[in-house]
Amino acid sequence: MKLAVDAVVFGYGPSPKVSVLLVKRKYDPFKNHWAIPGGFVEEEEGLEEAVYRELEEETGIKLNYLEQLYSFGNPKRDPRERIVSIAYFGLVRPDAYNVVAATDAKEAEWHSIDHLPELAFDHDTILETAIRRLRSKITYEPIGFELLDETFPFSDLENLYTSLLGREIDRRNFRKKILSLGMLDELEIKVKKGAGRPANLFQFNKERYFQLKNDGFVFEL
Amino acid sequence: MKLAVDAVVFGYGPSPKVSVLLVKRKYDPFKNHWAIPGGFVEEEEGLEEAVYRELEEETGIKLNYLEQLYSFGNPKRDPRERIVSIAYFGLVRPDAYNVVAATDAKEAEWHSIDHLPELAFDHDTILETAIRRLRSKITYEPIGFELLDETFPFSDLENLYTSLLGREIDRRNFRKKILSLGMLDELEIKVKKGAGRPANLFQFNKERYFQLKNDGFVFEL
DNA sequence: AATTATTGCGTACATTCTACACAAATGTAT
DNA sequence: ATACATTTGTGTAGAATGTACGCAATAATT
Repeated sequence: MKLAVDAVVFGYGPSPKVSVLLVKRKYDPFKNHWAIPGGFVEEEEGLEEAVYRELEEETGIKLNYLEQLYSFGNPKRDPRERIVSIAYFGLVRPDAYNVVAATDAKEAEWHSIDHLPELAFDHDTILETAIRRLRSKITYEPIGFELLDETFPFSDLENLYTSLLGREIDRRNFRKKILSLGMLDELEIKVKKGAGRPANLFQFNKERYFQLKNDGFVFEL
Repeated sequence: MKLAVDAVVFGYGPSPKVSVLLVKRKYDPFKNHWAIPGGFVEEEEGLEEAVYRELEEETGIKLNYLEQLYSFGNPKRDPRERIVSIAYFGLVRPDAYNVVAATDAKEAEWHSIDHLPELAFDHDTILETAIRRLRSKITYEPIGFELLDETFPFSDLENLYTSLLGREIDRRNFRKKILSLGMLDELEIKVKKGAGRPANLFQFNKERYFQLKNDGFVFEL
């Protein structure tokens, strides 16, 4: 019996869509199919350590956030032999897009979660599980910020949420709600992008969030 | 590298306390320490299958609810060799108490989660994770009912929640809230226990819950 | 200078949450 | 039998929160 880790890595962009990092398999089984990056855990290696190593090797990417997702152990999930996989769930900021593009010749690509190709093994199930987790988790933990640049206009956050939740959000109420939580610092910087009034930049204050959390506060939308 | 499963099994009772099923280890390492029941996954066996088998072997208990909790893979968690454990989380109804007592000579016992003994390996961490999960999960999924008898007076449910959440709940508001969700059937049966007005029995209607869930309803306290 | 696009803010109303009081139906002590 | 303690069942007022909007401010575009 072998043990592997797989990592579902989400990014936000380049269009205002959430996408996931996939690699093209070079060998059988499922040669030339897209798959979630991952690999076997080495004997003396921690699980997260293995995730970071495999991601570095296969895609050159560095994660901004990582958490364990679920373990998949169906005896037949790999046609060759019994492989149990512990799946992880990672987030990167938009600048990671260029990193992947720069990683020479590696067959790693971003795919919008709305148009996914066929995947190897049971990776469709894993990815589905990850998407569900991301969708629900952004409503009770402030992980959405990990997908944005360190400073961002409010509209970016709003677009991320509408895109992920798949429904319209009232821009004004959403803003009030988020700001009332008191986890965002408003910067004195404005950005102009195309037409319209310039937007103020905001920054997620992680320390402040942990303070609040310790005081029994719960993030919730 | 070996793969194991461990199962944190919760019950509600016999006193109005949530308790967990532990087994006493017969061999080293951690001989005579209490531990979470579990064991190695066999080559052709599914993960949940392994959980059910081990629980049957070690405690004779049959679960009412089971879900995967988390996987623990610290390379040093077992002093002998590398063992990765996939932990599960199970619930049983009160009648399971007698079952365990009847299972001959096996060293399985219920322990209140408020007074836990020292545990083998990293089982304290696993148990802590499980308790956190149980505490939070009863507020957004109707799994509390899986710890009660099929039919129960409302006060049982209330006591379960106060005990788990560790804070007072207003009895009247709690009742209104739960009943407004429309997942409980009120039976025409009353039970008297000691002093006080006899209580009506209720029953969780699981089908109705799934219907509601499909219509976008979300359980939430 | 008018038009369009985007940001920022406020207000009225509906819904939900919270605190609290009292009646009904039983057992228990005298 | 009567008074009292105990538990269950129901309602109501005010506070807090959520929801649906309207409109001004600041930019690019025509």
